[in-house]
Amino acid sequence: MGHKVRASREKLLKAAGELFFCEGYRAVGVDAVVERSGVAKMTLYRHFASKDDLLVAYLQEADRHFWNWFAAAVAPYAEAPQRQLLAVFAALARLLADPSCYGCPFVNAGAEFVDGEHPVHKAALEHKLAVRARLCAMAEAAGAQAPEVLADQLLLLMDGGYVQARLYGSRPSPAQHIAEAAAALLAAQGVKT
Amino acid sequence: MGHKVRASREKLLKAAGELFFCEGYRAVGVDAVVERSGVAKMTLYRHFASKDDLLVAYLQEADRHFWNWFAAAVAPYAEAPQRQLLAVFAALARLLADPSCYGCPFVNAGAEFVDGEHPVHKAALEHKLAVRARLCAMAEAAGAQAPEVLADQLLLLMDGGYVQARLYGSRPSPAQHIAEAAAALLAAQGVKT
DNA sequence: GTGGTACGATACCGATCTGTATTGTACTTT
DNA sequence: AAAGTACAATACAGATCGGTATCGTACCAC
Repeated sequence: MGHKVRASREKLLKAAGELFFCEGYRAVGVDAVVERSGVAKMTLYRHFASKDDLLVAYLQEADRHFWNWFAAAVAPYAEAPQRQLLAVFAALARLLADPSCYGCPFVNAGAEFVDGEHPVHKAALEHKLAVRARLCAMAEAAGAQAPEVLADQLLLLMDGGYVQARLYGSRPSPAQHIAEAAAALLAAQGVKT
Repeated sequence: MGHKVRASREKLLKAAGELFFCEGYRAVGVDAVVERSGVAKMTLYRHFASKDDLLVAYLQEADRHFWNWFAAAVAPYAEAPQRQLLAVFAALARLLADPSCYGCPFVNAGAEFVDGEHPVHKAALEHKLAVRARLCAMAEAAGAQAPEVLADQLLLLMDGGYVQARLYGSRPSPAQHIAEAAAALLAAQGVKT
């Protein structure tokens, strides 16, 4: 055992990711995930205790995916935090310009699961707190006058971009100007670019 | 007739607003709306053809409410568009600091209804387009170098603030720094404040 | 007062939801 | 070769969903 069990699990997570991200969490039933994944329904419940469990597992995967993307965006500018911050928002602008962009799994999760005690809400909040902390550390390294303030402001831009991308579909959204906005906020915080 | 019929309708819209806004659109069933409104279920369907119809009607009401709020925010600074823009984001910061803030009905609607042909999605997009147009007109009147760019950037801040407010519940969210961010974006666009 | 109507109450319909029970089979480990 | 297991397939349970049908009643205009 140990390799076959992963195959079903990953097929389920793949299908869950596509469906939940594109169509919404509550809008997609477990039957749809089962059908798309090609596994049996009982197999889903052997790997995940409930639909909520599957949602949390998907968000954990999305979290890993996000940080991989983030690392790739900042990699070319090691030791130059101000450039790294700009690079994140340049990459984000490219991401959001893709017509097949469905926003941010965590923003969407926050919209659908309002109860702060719900595990899906908690997962979304934790992710955003981690992003906030990371941006804050980069802002501090870049010499921002108030790193926490700058990090918060950048986070507003980021989440606003995700929202707009999901709303606008294929037409050009306000997110196309997100990189210049980030640069302006950096400049206002005394960060030389 | 004409006054009693409105009473039921408005009770329904009030209950719908509270429930849909606080708990989500798909998470709240028509039975919950009926129970909270205190009217009979058939009365709901005599006023609204379907749940989607009720959702759209609620969003129309939320749209009116938004523009009333907007007008009140900018009213003290007529003929001073740059001050009006700042005032909108100052009012927004107050709104988002309220622990009982559940974000933006239209942002939430965009997250839950992804299909661009769905009437709820359309209503959300139309609202955001109207806000964008209004911000653009104000940015132009304020003398921004690129009014459309500034409007888009401000819209990103605004929607990001709504998202964060819904995620953070009662603890201080990144949205507390939204007003300074708006001021920085205005300054970067050559708008004197 | 009489007819029309907006409403409350309740029971109901078919569909869909999450989650389970059952049975048979292919593969893996020892 | 035997035992254990991860799986497919299917049927099903119980709840909830959006929406309807029915009947009784209070109120309204004429």
